[in-house]
Amino acid sequence: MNDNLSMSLRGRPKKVDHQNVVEIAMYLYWAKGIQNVSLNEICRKAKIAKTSFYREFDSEDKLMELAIKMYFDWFNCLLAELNLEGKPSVEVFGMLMDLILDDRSEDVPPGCMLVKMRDVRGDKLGPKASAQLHLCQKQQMKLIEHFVICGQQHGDFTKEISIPTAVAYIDNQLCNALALMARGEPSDRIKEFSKIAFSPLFIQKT
Amino acid sequence: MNDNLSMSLRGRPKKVDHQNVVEIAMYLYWAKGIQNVSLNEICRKAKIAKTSFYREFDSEDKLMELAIKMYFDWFNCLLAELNLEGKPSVEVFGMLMDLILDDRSEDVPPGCMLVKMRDVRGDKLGPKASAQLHLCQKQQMKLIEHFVICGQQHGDFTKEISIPTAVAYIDNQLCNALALMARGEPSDRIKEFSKIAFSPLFIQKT
DNA sequence: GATATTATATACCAGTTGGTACTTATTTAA
DNA sequence: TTAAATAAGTACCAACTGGTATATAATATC
Repeated sequence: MNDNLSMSLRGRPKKVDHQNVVEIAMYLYWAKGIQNVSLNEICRKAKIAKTSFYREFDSEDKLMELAIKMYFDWFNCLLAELNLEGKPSVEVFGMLMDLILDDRSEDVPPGCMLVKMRDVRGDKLGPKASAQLHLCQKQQMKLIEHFVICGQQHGDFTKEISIPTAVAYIDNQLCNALALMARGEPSDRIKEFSKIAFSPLFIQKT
Repeated sequence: MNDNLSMSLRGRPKKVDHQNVVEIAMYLYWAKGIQNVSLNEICRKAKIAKTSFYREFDSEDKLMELAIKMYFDWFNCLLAELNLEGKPSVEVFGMLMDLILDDRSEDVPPGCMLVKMRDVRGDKLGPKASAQLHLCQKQQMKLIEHFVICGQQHGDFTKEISIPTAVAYIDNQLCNALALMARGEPSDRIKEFSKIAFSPLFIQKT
């Protein structure tokens, strides 16, 4: 229970499990959209009193920041397992799409938490949460850029579209696919779409 | 003031302007997203008491239904003015995109009200509003289907993609463009994207 | 003027939200 | 045993939500 190494020795031992609360918040945000989850609900689900929450985290904004970070770390772990480095472009983006659409354990909500947050009105997110969100999006774009450049060097990615445009386009289409996923569209249908949308980017080797 | 023809002659004359209230609601829903607008706010903006509202409309759900309908009628008017019938596919979908991205009077919110509603959680919309929304989406799809079939007959629209898939793909890309628009993306950028996304659909005549 | 009819305005309902004093419970150190 | 330290729980705050009962104001007919 006392997994916090920096805890003090004196005083009543705490029951609230920091990581567990963040995890519960993350799943709720992910499943329902961040603007549809109240702090009261999180406390109810995590079985802690609101006062306990405010002692552990300094604000709702902070919790959102941590939840976003946790999600992003999880996603990057999955990404790393794919070993995309050095693979041809078609395969890279195909595997990315598969990761998004198929390779999901049963208890993971559909869609992407970060994508769902894109259309949340600014005043609903605190400064910490939106800063974290921006950071994640930037890193995402960097990754896509990396694969675009690799693809161009390999010669299987078109050079008729400028790199920034191609990167933004891919990012947008991935987001779009995730939004469809969240809306309940069948993944076969989404794959058809992305096959069409990505087709102008790749150079088929004959 | 007394523009309602079916009004009774006796009793205190009403001040609430039915159409005006629906219009105000429509703009608020459109600009802020339907889930971010409260009935209280609408009454405040329309300068009517909530009791007056409930006399005129039977529920918030009903108001939403009327607002969606008003929006859809407005959009179809713009569409009719374009005279798309008989034009080549590239032009048809190009003009559609221009309508979405450019030809907007200054006081019209960005993006599409219906698109913004697509990701609203079901429990936020009443039965009447969601029925109206479904109806509008169906009609939208019918329209796109019409232009796809025309394009195939003209020979400038690919036949390598099945009609239902092509229709759904176009609908999705238009929605995507509108979502980007609502998010504040510059329209030049969005046009670049849609040019790429639509390119696999058209057959260039040489 | 009296009365029926209709519209508006005040004040409220129970529920929700994020956030916080204040009391109470549990632990360790002196 | 007592005091210090920390955490948890109760009960509250003001602001908001959709919705309503009731009183009041304004009109037409009689």
